[in-house]
Amino acid sequence: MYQILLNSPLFRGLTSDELDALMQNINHQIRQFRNGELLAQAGEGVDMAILLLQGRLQGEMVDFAGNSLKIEELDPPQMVAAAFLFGPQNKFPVFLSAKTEGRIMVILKKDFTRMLSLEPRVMVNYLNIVSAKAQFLSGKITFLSLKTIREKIAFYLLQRAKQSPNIQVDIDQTQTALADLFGVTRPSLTRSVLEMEKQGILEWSKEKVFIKNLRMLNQILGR
Amino acid sequence: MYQILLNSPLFRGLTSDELDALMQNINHQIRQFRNGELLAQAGEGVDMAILLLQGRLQGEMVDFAGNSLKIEELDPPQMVAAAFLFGPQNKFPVFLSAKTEGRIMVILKKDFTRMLSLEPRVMVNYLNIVSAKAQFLSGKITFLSLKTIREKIAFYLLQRAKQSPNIQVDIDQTQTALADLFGVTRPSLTRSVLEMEKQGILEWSKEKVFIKNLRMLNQILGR
DNA sequence: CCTAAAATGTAACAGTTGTTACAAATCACT
DNA sequence: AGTGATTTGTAACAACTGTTACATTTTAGG
Repeated sequence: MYQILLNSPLFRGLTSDELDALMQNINHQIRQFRNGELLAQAGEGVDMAILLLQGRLQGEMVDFAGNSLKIEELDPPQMVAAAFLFGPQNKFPVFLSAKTEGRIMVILKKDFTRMLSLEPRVMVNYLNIVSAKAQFLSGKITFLSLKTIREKIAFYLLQRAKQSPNIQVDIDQTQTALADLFGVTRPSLTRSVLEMEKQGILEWSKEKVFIKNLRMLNQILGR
Repeated sequence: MYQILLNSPLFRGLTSDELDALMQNINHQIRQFRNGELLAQAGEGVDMAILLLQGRLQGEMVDFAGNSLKIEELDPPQMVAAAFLFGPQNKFPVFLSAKTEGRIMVILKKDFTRMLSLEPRVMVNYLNIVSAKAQFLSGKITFLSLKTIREKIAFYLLQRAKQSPNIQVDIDQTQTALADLFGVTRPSLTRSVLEMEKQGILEWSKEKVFIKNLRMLNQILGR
């Protein structure tokens, strides 16, 4: 009945039978949605868990500035706004709209809470989801705190180089895409890259980077 | 026995007796620490919950750049690195050191997990703590995404004005302090404020701001 | 009321990034 | 191999913030 959910991070580790048994004890509801439908407005209160079963949703960041409004897409089976069901300010952070038609499962907060108590594995899964979100945001902040493009490049390369302690870093992306990821313009990124090449810090060819002077790269980040 | 913990967000809502009964079922340990002691290094794995009972701890952000390394202080009774006990990357995000002598309670992760299952109220409290963290970080990111100082001022004032929909906003802070909060230099902030005054958008006197043109203030954020 | 400290106003200049536009090189495909 | 699309190199200029230094005003305490 709920096979889709077995692959979701929230119910990971449960057998099909266990999930069925659990859901029989928990009030829930299936809702269809149409393409283009607006499921939730930013600022609206969150008083239920929403699990995407089928179709595709998109959340548009509440970007006042408008210029780089980021769109996050959501594929099943996944939970919507997992980090905003609890907490002091449980309001939707985004406008949630449908990109296709599909189905969601809705569980009221009090029933969701009961489910977590009933099944410790689901509780741990949920904790992992929310914590992952917090950790992701935390990492994003350290990155956003970097002021110059040089610093962003250095941070990015060093983080990648750490995983495979190599002088060569595969970035598997064009400079154009990377500029977008960094939130800077492409010519500005190129300018900084060329400057760093001129200074003998690195060599950028195609989608690979050779770090020629690790010391200087670290120095950019203040050691 | 654990009266200090009764005031902690984690055990909110429990009676003294309930807390005592709960802790008798959960393995835990009290540890003393000395002033200046390094309790955890950034990057070190987190496999236990740490509750500060007495004394004061400080976490120093892993700030490569060095220039604006932020220090977060922690007062009892509070949980340390609550959002990093679960999740895929459960490592300390900061260097944790003692500013005074004091005591912490240590609960291994598996015991902590069991505690959450045993007592739904503590589970909900913990979910609120972690979610609050995620929500705080989320808000911080929207703020960090604002590019110009004008935008930061506008966002800050509008957010404050929303709570008490008034033309006058009390900020209870000097420009110097605000500049620090915004992560910009004081002369730059002043420059932007004066510019906005000259344009008839607002009037800044002492620690109060009168919004003279709400439309223009919104326009700065792209409506 | 007076004075030292803190906060605010002001200005010139340097550094970094965005903007725009175009040239050159590379890639992907037929 | 040829060609259209994509990516990268380059440049001039505008916009914004940081830096530094100093003047002026306001605040807090005796």
